[in-house]
Amino acid sequence: MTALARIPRATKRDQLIDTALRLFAAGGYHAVGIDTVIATAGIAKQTLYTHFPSKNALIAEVLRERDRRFRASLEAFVDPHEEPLARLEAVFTWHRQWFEEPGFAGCMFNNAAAEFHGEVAELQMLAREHKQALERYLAGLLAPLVAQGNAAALAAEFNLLLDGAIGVALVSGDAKAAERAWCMGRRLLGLKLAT
Amino acid sequence: MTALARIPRATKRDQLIDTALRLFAAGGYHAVGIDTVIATAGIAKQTLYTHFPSKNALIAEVLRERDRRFRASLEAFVDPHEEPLARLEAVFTWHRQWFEEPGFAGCMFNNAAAEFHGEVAELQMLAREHKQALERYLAGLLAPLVAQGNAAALAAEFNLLLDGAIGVALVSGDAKAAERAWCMGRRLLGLKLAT
DNA sequence: GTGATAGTGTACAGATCTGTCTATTTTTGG
DNA sequence: CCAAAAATAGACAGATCTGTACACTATCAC
Repeated sequence: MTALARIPRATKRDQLIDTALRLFAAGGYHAVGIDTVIATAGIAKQTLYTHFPSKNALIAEVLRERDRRFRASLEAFVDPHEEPLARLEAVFTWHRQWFEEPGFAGCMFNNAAAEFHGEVAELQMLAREHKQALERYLAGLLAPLVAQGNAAALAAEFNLLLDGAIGVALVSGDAKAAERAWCMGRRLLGLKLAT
Repeated sequence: MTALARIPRATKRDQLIDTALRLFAAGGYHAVGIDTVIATAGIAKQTLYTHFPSKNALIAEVLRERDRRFRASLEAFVDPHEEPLARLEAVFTWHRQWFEEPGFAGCMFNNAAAEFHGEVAELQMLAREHKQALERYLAGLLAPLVAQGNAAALAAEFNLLLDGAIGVALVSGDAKAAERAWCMGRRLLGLKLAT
C-alpha cells in the first residue's frame, strides 16, 4: 500500500507554517524566534531556510494562511444561515466565539501592522488586503439588507465595528465586545432601513 | 543667577522617558533596543539603569507618560467647545488629527497589548486602565446628551468606535476612519435621543 | 574647598537572534 | 535497487540584546 506514502501527509513547509501560525499568534512576531518555531515543529533549521528565504517571508506566508483559514472558517459559520440578517449577525457571533478562545491574542494582521509598521511593507500590505477582503465580504452580506448603493458605505462601518470589537476584546479581555458591536451595527442598520 | 541651574531643565529620567516614548511609538517595543534609546537621548546606559530597573519598567513609565499626555492633549482640545455635542465631536476630530500626523503608528496601548499579551501583566493592565479612563471621559461628555443611565452604555460603544477607527487608520492608512466613526456615533446618538 | 551625589564612557558577560555551512541520513522516484 | 532529492543535527558566524561592573568626572550643597 503506497497510499499512506502517497499522501504528502502535510509537507514540511505546511507543518512549519502551521506551527509558526500558532506560535506567532500567541506570542507575537518579534518575541517568537526561529529556533522556537523549528523546535516546536520538530524540523531542522536548514529545512526552514530551504522553504523560506527569511523569517519575514515565513511571517508573510503565515499571514496568507491565516487569511485563508479566517475566510474559510467565517464563511462556513455564516453559510448555514439563510436570512440575510441572520447571516450578518453570524459574523459577530463568530467573532464572539473567537474572542472566547483560550489563547485569543488579537488579530494577527492588526498585530503585524503594529509590530512592523513602516518597516516591512509586504506585511503591511497583507494586512490591508485582509481587511479589504473582509469589507467586501461584509458588503455582500449587507447588499440584500439595504438600498442599492448603501452596502459599500455600511460595509466600511461594519468593518470598523469589528476592528473596534477586536481591540476592546484584546485590551480589556471583554468578549462581549462582539455583542456590543452587533448591537451597534443592528441599530445603524435599522436606521438605514428606516430612511 | 542660579535660576537656570535651579530649573532641573528636565531630569535625565524625563529625557529618557520622552525619547523612549517617541522611539517606541514609532518603532515598536521589541524592535527598539535600549542602546537606541540611550544613543538617541545622549545619555549613558548606566544612568538609564539607575532610573529604571529594566526595559519593561521603562516601557511602563513611557505608557504612564503617554496616558498623561493623551488626556491633557485631548481635554485641551475639547475644552474650548461648550456645546455638549461639539465637545463629543471634538474627540473624533482630535483622533482624525492624530491619525494624520506623519509618524502615526497606532495606539501605544493597543500595540503594547499586542506585543506583550499574556507576557507582561503590568503593561496589559496599563493599557486596560488607559481605555477605562477614556471610557469614563466619554461617559462624562455623553451625560448631558442622553437620558440618565444611558451614558455608560453609550460610552462603551463610543470607546469601541474609537478603537475601531484606530485599527482602520493604522492598517489601511485611512485617516477618514475618524470621521466615519463620528458619523456612526452621531447616528447612534440620534437614535438614542429619539427613543 | 570638600564630600556626596549623579552622570559618563567603555568594556564585558551572557543570552538570543537570524542565517549559513557541512557532513550525514532519510526518503523518494524510476 | 540506486541515484537524486529532501531532511537532519549541530556547529558556527556575526549581530544584537539586556543588564552589570568599574573607574572616572562633573555637579551640587554646605
